[in-house]
Amino acid sequence: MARPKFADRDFLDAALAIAAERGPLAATVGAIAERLGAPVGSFYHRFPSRDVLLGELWLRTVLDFQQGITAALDAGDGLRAALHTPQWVRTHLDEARVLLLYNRDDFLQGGWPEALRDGVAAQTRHMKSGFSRFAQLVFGRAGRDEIRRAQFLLAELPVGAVRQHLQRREMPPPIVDELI
Amino acid sequence: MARPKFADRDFLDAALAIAAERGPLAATVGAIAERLGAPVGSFYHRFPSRDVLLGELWLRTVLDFQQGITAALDAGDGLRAALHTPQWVRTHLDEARVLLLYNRDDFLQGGWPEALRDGVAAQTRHMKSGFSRFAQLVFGRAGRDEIRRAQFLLAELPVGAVRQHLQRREMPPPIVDELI
DNA sequence: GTCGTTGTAGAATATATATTCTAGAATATA
DNA sequence: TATATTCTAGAATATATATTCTACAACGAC
Repeated sequence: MARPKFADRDFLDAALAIAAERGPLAATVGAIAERLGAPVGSFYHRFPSRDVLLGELWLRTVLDFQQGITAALDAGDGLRAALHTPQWVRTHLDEARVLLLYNRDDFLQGGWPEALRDGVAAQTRHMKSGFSRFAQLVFGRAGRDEIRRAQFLLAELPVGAVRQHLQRREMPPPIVDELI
Repeated sequence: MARPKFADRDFLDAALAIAAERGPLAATVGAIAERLGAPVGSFYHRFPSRDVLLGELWLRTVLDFQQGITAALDAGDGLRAALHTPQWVRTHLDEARVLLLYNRDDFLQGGWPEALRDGVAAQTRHMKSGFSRFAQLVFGRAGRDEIRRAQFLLAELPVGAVRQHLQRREMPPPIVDELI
C-alpha cells in the first residue's frame, strides 16, 4: 500500500459542501477534487463515477435524517418524530439543504447504484411501518387514508415548514416547531 | 416580413414539456429545438440565451399559479386560497412539476433577467399583503409570527401535501384537499 | 419586379465536464 | 533489497451543450 492522502469520506464531504453551497449541479468532479486539493485521478481511484459518489452522498444523508424519525416512531412518540425535522435541520444545515431542497433525480441521472438499493429499500420499509403504527395509535386504524395522513403530519408538513428557511440558508427559528 | 413558423410561446411550451418530463436540466436548447422541429438558429432568433427562456418560463408559471391564491385572498377566502394549490396542480400537472419540484436556482444559473424582475417583485408584494390580511382576519393581528403562520397555512402546507404526488407524476387525490 | 427585413436552416465554434490513460512515488511483504 | 500493490498526479480524450455565424427563403413596401 501507498500512503493514502484522501479517503472516500473526504470526497463525499467536499461534494456535500459544494452541493449545499451551489447545488448538486455544481458538484462536478473537477470542483470536488479542487476543493480537496486532490487530482481527479484520485477521485476515480475511489469512485467509479460521479453518479455513484452523488448516490452515496444522498443515501448516507437520507439514512442519517430518517433514523431520528424512525427512532421516535419506534418509541411511539409522534410529536418527537415530527419535531425531529426542524431539529435535525438545525444541526445539519448543509445536509438538510442537499436533502430537502433537491430531488433524487437531480443527483442520480440514471437509477440507483446497485450497491445502495437494498439499504434504501429497508429504510423505506421501516419508515412506512412507523407511519402505519402511528396511524393505528392516533386514528384507531391503519388504512390507506390514515397512513397517508400520518405521513403528511410526520414528514411532509414539517419539511414544508422548514423549506423556506433552507432556501435562505437560515436556521429555522423556534416558531417553526410551534407551527408543527 | 417572412412567415414565422415558430412563436416564442412554442419554445416556452416545448421547454415546459421537457422540463416536466425529465427536469429542467434536460431542457437544453438542442432538445427544445428538436422537440419543435425547429433549428437552433430560430431559438436564438427569439431568445438571447437559454437562461432567459428558462427565466421566462419560470415567471409565467409562478404568476399563473399565484394569481389564484391572491384572488382568493383578496376575496378574504382563506380556505379557497389554501385549496387552490391542489386544484391548480390537477389542471396544470406539467407546470406544477416544474414549479414545485425544483428551485429557482435550477433554472437561473445567474440572477433574474432584468426584464422580469419587476413583475416578480410586484407579485411577491401582492402575496405578502394577502398573507398579512389573512393574519389580521384570523389571528386578530398581523405581526411577524402571525404572517409567518399565515404563509405556512396558505402556501407551504398545501405544497407539502401535494409534493409526493407530483414526484410520482400522479394527480393529487381528493384526500389531499381534506388534509389541508 | 426589386429590395430590405424577418426568419428559417444548420454548420462551425467554444467551452465545460466526465472519464481514461500514462507516469511515477510510497509502502508492505518477501 | 526487490517487487507487487496502492495511490497520487495531471495530461489527454471524448462528449455534450451553448452560442455564433453564414447562407438562403418568403414576404411586404416601393
